[in-house]
Amino acid sequence: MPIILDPIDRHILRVLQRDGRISNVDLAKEVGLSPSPCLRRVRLLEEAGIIDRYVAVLDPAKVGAGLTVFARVWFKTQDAEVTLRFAEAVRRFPEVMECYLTTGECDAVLRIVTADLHSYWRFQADHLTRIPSVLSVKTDVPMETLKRSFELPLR
Amino acid sequence: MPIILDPIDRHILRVLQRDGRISNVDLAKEVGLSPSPCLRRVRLLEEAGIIDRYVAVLDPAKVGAGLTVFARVWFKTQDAEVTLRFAEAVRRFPEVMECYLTTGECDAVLRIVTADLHSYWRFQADHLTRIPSVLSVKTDVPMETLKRSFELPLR
DNA sequence: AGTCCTGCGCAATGAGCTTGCGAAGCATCC
DNA sequence: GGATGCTTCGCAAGCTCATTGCGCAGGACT
Repeated sequence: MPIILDPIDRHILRVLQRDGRISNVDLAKEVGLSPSPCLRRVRLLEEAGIIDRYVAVLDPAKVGAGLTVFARVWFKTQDAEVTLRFAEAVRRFPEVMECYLTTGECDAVLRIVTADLHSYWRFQADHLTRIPSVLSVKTDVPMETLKRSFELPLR
Repeated sequence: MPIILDPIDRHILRVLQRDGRISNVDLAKEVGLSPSPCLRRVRLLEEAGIIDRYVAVLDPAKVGAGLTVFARVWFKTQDAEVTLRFAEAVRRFPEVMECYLTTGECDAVLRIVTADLHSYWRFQADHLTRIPSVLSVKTDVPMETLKRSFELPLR
């Protein structure tokens, strides 16, 4: 059932994670195949769902999303109802890029993207803390980041 | 200096964040332009660095990266030396997808991707806690996630 | 050895990218 | 008020690239 990836497949995936818009002929050249079998492999990887989709990655600073904030959230209670309502609520805010419902010290970790610190505090006060499930929020503002979001390790 | 994005540009960016490999003619159709000015706008957005790059998004579960873990890290001391050494050290591990050096309760937040929980604990024991800068690590294992990593909010 | 099967390369067709050019809308300045 | 310059559009031609069908080579199994 799990598709077996040979070295060429992994090579293709590595290249496409770096450049999702490389032409098929260049991709074929890079992995040492002729264009047609290379394209066939890519199609198979797509149909198997191993390649989920292709996206453009924008520069956050240049589209008014220069600040990434981690918010740790504590719920009033920890039942499924409250948790689901929270997950549903954050889905409506485009600022919330990721929501992790955790089993650790806090109940949820949010990665939130806004233009700057001021708009973040406004978002937290106006929207985040007003979600009924939320008891309290603690904020981590990153200073420097390593971003490898788009390249999964292929070993 | 900051490039002004008109509604058509934002429309283009939204579409490309969903589908980075859409053909230019389809993109033009969707935003209500003819192919050539549409392609010209895309090229400008690329040259301005607003579109940073295009990538293929893989399904983590299907490439042996099924588990995402948040690790909060505390340093032994908080001077620049220790911090930089830590940032340098995590860079060598492909499992570390993101590293946020924070100013909040802990000193760093890592997003770590491994195949499963067992490989995570092995990674933490063998590599993470052996970085000289590291005093202690606390782990948040997410149960359910909202993933919007690739679509920045355009308002 | 013969047969099947998988995956390769080649070639032809067609779709899409790319560029140059002329026209239309709009603001500025005599 | 009309002319000029600037911007951005659409059209068309040329050319690259994607896509498909087909034949061939190498390995496995009988």
